[in-house]
Order: sequence, then C-alpha cells, then structure tokens
Amino acid sequence: MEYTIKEIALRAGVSKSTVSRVISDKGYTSLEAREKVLQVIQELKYKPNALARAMVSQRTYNIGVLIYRRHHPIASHPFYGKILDAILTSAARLNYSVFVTTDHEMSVRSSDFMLEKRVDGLILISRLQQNVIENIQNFGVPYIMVNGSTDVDGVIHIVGRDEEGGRKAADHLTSLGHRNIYVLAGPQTHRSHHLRLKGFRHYMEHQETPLAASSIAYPGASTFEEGYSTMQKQWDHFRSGKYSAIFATNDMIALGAMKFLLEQSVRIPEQVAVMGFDDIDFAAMFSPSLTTIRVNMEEMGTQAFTMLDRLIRKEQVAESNMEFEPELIVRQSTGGKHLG
Amino acid sequence: MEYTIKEIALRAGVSKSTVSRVISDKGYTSLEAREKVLQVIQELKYKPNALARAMVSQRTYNIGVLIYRRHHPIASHPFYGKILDAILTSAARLNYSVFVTTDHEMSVRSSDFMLEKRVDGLILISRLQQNVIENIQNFGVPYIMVNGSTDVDGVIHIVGRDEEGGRKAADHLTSLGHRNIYVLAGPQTHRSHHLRLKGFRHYMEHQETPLAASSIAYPGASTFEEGYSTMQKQWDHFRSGKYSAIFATNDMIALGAMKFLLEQSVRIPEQVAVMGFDDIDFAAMFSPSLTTIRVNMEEMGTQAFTMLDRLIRKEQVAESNMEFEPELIVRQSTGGKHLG
DNA sequence: CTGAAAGCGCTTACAG
DNA sequence: CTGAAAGCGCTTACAG
Repeated sequence: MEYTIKEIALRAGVSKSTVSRVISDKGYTSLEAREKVLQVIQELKYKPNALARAMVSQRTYNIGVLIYRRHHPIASHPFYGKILDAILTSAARLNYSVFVTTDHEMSVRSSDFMLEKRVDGLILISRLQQNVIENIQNFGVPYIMVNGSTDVDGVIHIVGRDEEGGRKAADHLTSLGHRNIYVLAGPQTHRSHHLRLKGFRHYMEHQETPLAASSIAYPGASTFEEGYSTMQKQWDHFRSGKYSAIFATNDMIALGAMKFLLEQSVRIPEQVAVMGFDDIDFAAMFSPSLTTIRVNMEEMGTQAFTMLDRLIRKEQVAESNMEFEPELIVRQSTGGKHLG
Repeated sequence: MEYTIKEIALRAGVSKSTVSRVISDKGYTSLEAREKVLQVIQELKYKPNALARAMVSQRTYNIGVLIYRRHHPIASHPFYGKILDAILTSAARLNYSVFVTTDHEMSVRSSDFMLEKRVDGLILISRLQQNVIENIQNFGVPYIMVNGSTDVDGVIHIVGRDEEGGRKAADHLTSLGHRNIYVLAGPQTHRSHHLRLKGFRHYMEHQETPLAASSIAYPGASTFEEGYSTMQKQWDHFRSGKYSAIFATNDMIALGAMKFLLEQSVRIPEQVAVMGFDDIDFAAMFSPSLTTIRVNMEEMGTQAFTMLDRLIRKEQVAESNMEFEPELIVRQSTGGKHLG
C-alpha cells in the first residue's frame, strides 16, 4: 500500500507539517508527537515518496551513469563494468541511487532521458561525444568523464597515466632481455591506446632499440576476437620477424593473441613472452596468466563518484583532472626471468 | 537552464494546459499553437520534468534491478552482468530508465530505496531473500525473480532448466567414452548448482555408472579461486582415482580447475576432459576453450524485462514461471572425439 | 513546539 | 480548440 503523509498525520493526530518534521528529522517536535508518528509509520510501513520530496528540494539523490558502447557488453564489460561496480558501491554508501544507461551511437537520447529525470549529476564512461557533452553542459548539471576517448577542455577527466604505463611495459620487457618486440596496438583514435603505444615507443627509442613500423599491427578493435585474428593474419610475418615478445595495448587483445599462439603450440613465455594492459579479471585467470599493467578501475570509479558528489554539493574541487598511476603486474606470460 | 512549462506558455502566448497537450501529444491543439510551442521548446531546449510528470501520472517509467551479491563483481559479473545488459537494452527500447543497485546482506535497504523512488517494477537477481520479497510484495509493486537461489511460491521465476542441463553434460561426457568422472559441485544451497548436480547424477545412475560420493568435491563458492584451490587440494585423490573427465557445475569453477591442471602439465582434453556450465564469455576465450552447457542469459534478461513490463501495464501474463532450455556447446576441452 | 498555506512542475477533467 | 483550477505528495517558511 502506498500511504501518504496525510494519512499518517490523520492517524497520528497531528498535522502534515509535524509528520514531515519527524521524517526528515529537522525542526522541533515534541517527543510525544514524534513517537506517535513513528509508530504509525511503522504500522503502515509507510515509505515517503521520493519524487515529491525531490520536487520541492530540487534534489533527487539520483545520478546517471552513461556508458557509450557500440555493442555489448555494457555493464558486464571487463573494464567499464569494474568502474561501474565501484560507482554503485560508493554511491550506495552516500544514499544515492544510480541509473545505468547506454547509447549505441552519437545520440543525445540517453542523456536527455537522464536530464529529464533530473539526476543530480552524471558520469560518462568510454567514448566521448561532443554533442552529448554540450547537451549536458547546457543543462547545467555536473558531470565527470571517466576514461574518455578524447580529452576535452573544461571537462573533468578521470584517467590512467597511460603513457607512463606504456613505458613501464617497455621497461619490463627490455629488462628481461627482449629487444625484438611485436606490438598489437588498439584503435589509435582512443586516447588510452594511443598513449600506451606512444609511451612504449618512446621508451624503446631511448633504449636505442626503436620499434620498426613493421613491428606494429593494428587490430580493428580492442577485443579478444581482433587480437586473435590479427595474430592469425600476421602469423607468417611474425614468425619471420623472430620476435621474442609481444606487447598489446590492452588485455583483451593480448589474450586473443595468446590463444592463437597457444594453438600453434608456441610456448609462453619460453618462446614468446606476452604482456597486456588493464589487468582485467581474466588476465590472472588465463593459463598462462598474463603479465600486465594494472589500471586501478575500482579507484577510478570511486573517485569519479566522490568528485561528482562534491560537484553536486558545490564543494571546492581541487583538481580539474585526476590521473592514476598504473602498476606493473608480473605473471606467468613473461616468466619474470631472463630469456637469453 | 531548467525551464518550466509556465515559461514556455508565457513565451508561446498560450496557457500551460496547451503546452502540456503538445508535449504529451494528447488532446486537441490548433496547428498554429502547436507550432509556436514546439518552436519555443526548441529554442529553450526545454526538457520536461519527469518527476512532476510521474507525480501526477503515478508512473515513473523507471524500474529497479536489485543484484544481491556478497562481494564484487556486481554489474561486471560474467553471468549476472549479461542478464543486466539485456535488461538495460530492452528497457531502453521501451523508454524505461533503470536503477541498478546491490545489497550485500539480508537487508531491506536497497529495496526500500527503490520503493521510495516509486519504481514501476523490480527485477531481483541472484540470491533470494524472504524479507526482501515480503517488503516488495507488501508494497504492491510488480517484480520478477531471475535465476533466484530458491523457488518461492507466488513469485515469478525466470530460470534455466538446470537439471536437464546436468543431464546433457553427463550425456556428452559418457558419449565420449568417459566412465570415471570427477565432479566439482558449487554451493548446493543454490538452486542451479543443486539441480545441475542432480541431473548429472541421475543420468549417470541410469547409465549404470553411478557417481561415487568420493567423486564429488564441493568448492566453497562458485568462483575461479575455489575451483583452483579445490582441485589443488584434491589433486592426489584425483590422480589416484584415474578420472578421465571433470564436470563442474559452472564455468568459473571449471576454469579454475583447468588452470590448476594445466600448471601440472596435464593435457586437456587428451588426459583429462573438462566441462563447465553457463557459457560465460571467458569459456570460449580460455585455452583450451571450455566445453559447456550454455545458458541463454541475454534471453533471460530480455524476457524478464518483457514480463515485468506486462505486469506493470497489467496485461495478462500467461506463465507464472519461465524456463530456458540449456544447450550443449562442444569446445576444445572435451575434444569432441572418443577417448579410448 | 505546531499547523495552515504556498509551492515544486506537471496533467487532467471541466467549462467555455 | 483552449484556459482556469485542482491535485499528485511532499517541504518550507511563517504565524502563533
């Protein structure tokens, strides 16, 4: 049953104002009135209507998470899903509810829905779209971008130090003795793939073992399937190149490539060492487990929400951007030892 | 800027009623008035306040998805996440927004939040809790249970035919010539793990190759880690048992066990065939890829939403329960051929 | 400490 | 075809 404050007031023998005061716990109420109201609320299992509340307080305590993805997975995405989990958990802690929504393409539909629902704030994940940004900006609702595909001025970005991560990957492989490394670089239109490759490449140049253009392949998407098929297509080329290691700009591509190599009976890491980037759950589970550069997705999600909450409450937000330091995780796929 | 219907009315030189009529496209309006209003709306990028609308129409066009999990992952869960993705997609198609929320324990907190927000309906995923059910039931909001841990009368359940799936698994392994099979059975308090084992066991009894109690191990949770560590603990026992195949009641357990076996240099499927249940994405990616019994999670999510929408619109809902037929997916881990 | 009144931004009959 | 009025369920000053 959906009771209203009016019904509670009636049964408790007080006015609606008084009921409101005890519910929101602000303003004075006599102990007697308070207890009577509380009792009726209990009996009726009354649940205040958050819509009506939001109506007058101009605050919904709802936020929206927009995940722009062309295809599934959305929430179950091994990378974005982790960020989402952290947002859900930290939002719940501060009594926010969260709308999760997705849009396949350059449409303003999802953001419009969220705006009409009067969310207090928005978190955008993945692909960044100018028209969506403008739509939100124009409406004046606080928002934050997590792992956006592009940096845009004036937008608060939460990202990893991908270039630094690329360097760490190169450092790890070269320190193991690898000189001839093959790179699988995801879509260069996406900020993180671009920076990871850039960092890796720069490091190699400083080592005076620059990456030849022929040592880089570009899978069409940052997926397992593309990692697999790219490796497959490049197999002859790869073999003739006598590469001793592979660096992929994300774990999914690395895993796909590994799967192909294992099917060719290549021994990993003895014959070829492999490393990825992200540290998605599967990386540790695969056999052999995948050496990678860990991006702290939980922390990114948590911070995104925390900053958004500050923005909502109009508190001072120190940084306009937030960068996370990636961490090398050595696992079976690079063996951790020298390879002649 | 947040404009109101009043502002639009003022600028268009009509009454609020008229504005309302053109927005919701019901009732008569002169073409002239209509166009004028539309134009102002465009100029101001007016977005109707869904809260106010919901207030009077008693309909929010929001649903809530409650995922009861003790730990992470939540949305990124390889099984529940898929269901969630399907719900998100089909909900968007009918212009619903969806709240995603989670609760760690036997609390009524999340459901109360959703109820206060006046969602039109609720989808419960995973662990089923009596007090939560009662809380929702009592409030009179339609809800549906997906893959619940227990069957409860009067609750609409969307589940897989797990017992039948267990039989299919047994049929597949025995048809390959396996007689001595080791089983890793997840928590028997959960409906699906229980039924999968039951179906498997029954089939074996009919084959007159019954499962000995010593051929079943019970990992403490349905996770990769538990699959791995259980296999590790049982390793000596397993070897002495001369088992030629393993059936795990879900993929995660199977994958964990496989990882351990591979690290012991066991050849899969030549020495030991392995199969799981669910067909999570990772099953196909693993090396060797995992033979499994596919549960159509997308379809389960889609149907859950579709039924919920019917319930919300008070349409007739034929079945009170919905069961999905699982499907055998043969992959590398059982080789697909006879093993002497 | 408490109640009556106004108002949040819409929709929905009801007159006209 | 259109506008004034009431009302959805709350909160928030304002008197008292």
